[in-house]
Amino acid sequence: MSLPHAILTALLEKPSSGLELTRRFDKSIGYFWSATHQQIYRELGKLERDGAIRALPREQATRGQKKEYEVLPAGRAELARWTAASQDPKPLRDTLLLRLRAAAVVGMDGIEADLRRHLTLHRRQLAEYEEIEKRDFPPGKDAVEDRLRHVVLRAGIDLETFWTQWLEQTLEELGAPGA
Amino acid sequence: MSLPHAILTALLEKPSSGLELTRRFDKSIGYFWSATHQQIYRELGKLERDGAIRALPREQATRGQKKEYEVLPAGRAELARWTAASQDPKPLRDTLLLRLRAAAVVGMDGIEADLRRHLTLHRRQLAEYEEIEKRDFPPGKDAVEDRLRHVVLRAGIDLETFWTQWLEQTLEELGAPGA
DNA sequence: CGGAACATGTAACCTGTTACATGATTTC
DNA sequence: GAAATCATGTAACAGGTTACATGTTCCG
Repeated sequence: MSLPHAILTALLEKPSSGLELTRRFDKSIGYFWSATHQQIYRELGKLERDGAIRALPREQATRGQKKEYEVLPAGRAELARWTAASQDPKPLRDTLLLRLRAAAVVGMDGIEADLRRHLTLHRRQLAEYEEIEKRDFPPGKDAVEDRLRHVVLRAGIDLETFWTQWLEQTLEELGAPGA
Repeated sequence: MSLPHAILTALLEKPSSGLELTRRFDKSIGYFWSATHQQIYRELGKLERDGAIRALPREQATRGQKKEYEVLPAGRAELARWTAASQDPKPLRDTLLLRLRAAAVVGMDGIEADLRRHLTLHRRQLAEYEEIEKRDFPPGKDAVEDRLRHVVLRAGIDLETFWTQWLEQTLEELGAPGA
């Protein structure tokens, strides 16, 4: 039950159409909550039926015609409720770790190359986040909203840092130093 | 498509019944791939139909009667194939980060308490992992299989370390130092 | 006017979650 | 023999993924 809340957050930041939302989910929001356009349209329909959002009035909107949404008071209230509600952290679920555990049983053939590939990808992602940090959070900005967005980005940076370091150590430990 | 492979790995480590698997998923395997007993029984049925595993022969097994499974060659081959195959890392999907982003829009009311609660939970999990490391991986054990299982546990430890540190920094940054 | 890019959707499927059902074995 | 626990399952639903369908606008 998080996608609707992700969408409400995005729409509060800026009213948008389905495709605009999709693009924003491919960028900033998608860094911690990804979604495809099919999910987004499906959810926009539900949110509209539930009275959480409404389509900005324009001439008859048919298929293929842009449709912008904005959040209604009920939607904002629901988002505030959800944000404050206590939630348990989800247990980790990671394929790469599972594959390493499997490799202890069926052998490591072929997995090293993919570890190196992941290292490259995580390094790239880390560099991207650091660019964003430099651009969007220069020292000094410290309104509460900025600090909140900054700690979220920090989580992304620290996580990517963890993965790159862990992959480097793992490759070394398994006798195959990374690129 | 990871649950069947998690089950195959577990069964190769030790042939088991559905309930035994469930218990193991609540412990070691569940640290990086969780599953409920309903998922496990459903998947065991599928794997058996596909010829990847078979029930160890015992007298007629009816409902309520224990049923042990072992992996067949086809299942082992499929696991080896899957382990070696290249897979992309899944994008991050974290509710707590999403809630912080939402808090930048609807306000932080009530979220601080949950951040502190998460900090407690992550500290506890970290302590548990460190216990396991001390018990199962004393210095000196270095067969390849042990090293593989150790790096997986290391990932768990480092991830929990990341979360505790990030939560401490975040609570401080938001003007509310952690417990 | 034809093709690319924009824009919204449908349908089928797979995985995971929640609630419930049922039988077998042990223990008091 | 009743209750607790062990053990295997069914059903309904929610959320995410993949493939496909359809209409609109812009540009050469």
